[in-house]
Amino acid sequence: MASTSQPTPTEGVGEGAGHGDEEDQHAAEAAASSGQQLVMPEDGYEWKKYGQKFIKNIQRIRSYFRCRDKRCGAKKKVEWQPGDPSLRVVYEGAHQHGSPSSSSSCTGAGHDGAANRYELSAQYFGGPRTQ
DNA sequence: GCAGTTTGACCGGAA
DNA sequence: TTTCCGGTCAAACTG
Repeated sequence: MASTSQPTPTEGVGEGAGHGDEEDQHAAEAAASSGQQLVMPEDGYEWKKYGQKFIKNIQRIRSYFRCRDKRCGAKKKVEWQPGDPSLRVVYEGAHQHGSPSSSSSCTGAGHDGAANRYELSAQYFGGPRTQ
């Protein structure tokens, strides 16, 4: 299940994301652990990354994502620790629209939701962006 | 030429 | 009142 697009109920994403202030991505951790590569877990929605910061308070890197739908105020924060494949996803707000994956059918996710596939590890562990 | 992503700087709030 | 941290926006670069 490393690259599945099956949103686990634990994610609390979608309709239930309304109160998902803090959701642990155990699935992501497992996937990341097995893959050794940090890939943002898909939740059926398309996200746009608008920022990233190292939170010294928790000694972790936090990435900020917003739903690509302007009318949707859903936000997502992904935290991970350098050297540790464990990912923590925190959802804020609820989506005011249906999941795009449903409209695009199964194939829609298309590329397995390539739009949601952010290689977080590559951003820190020296991925393709090695300048 | 367009879309998306990444990095840095700035602003606001809390301690 | 000052300092620090968190969060967001804009500009630039790459694919």
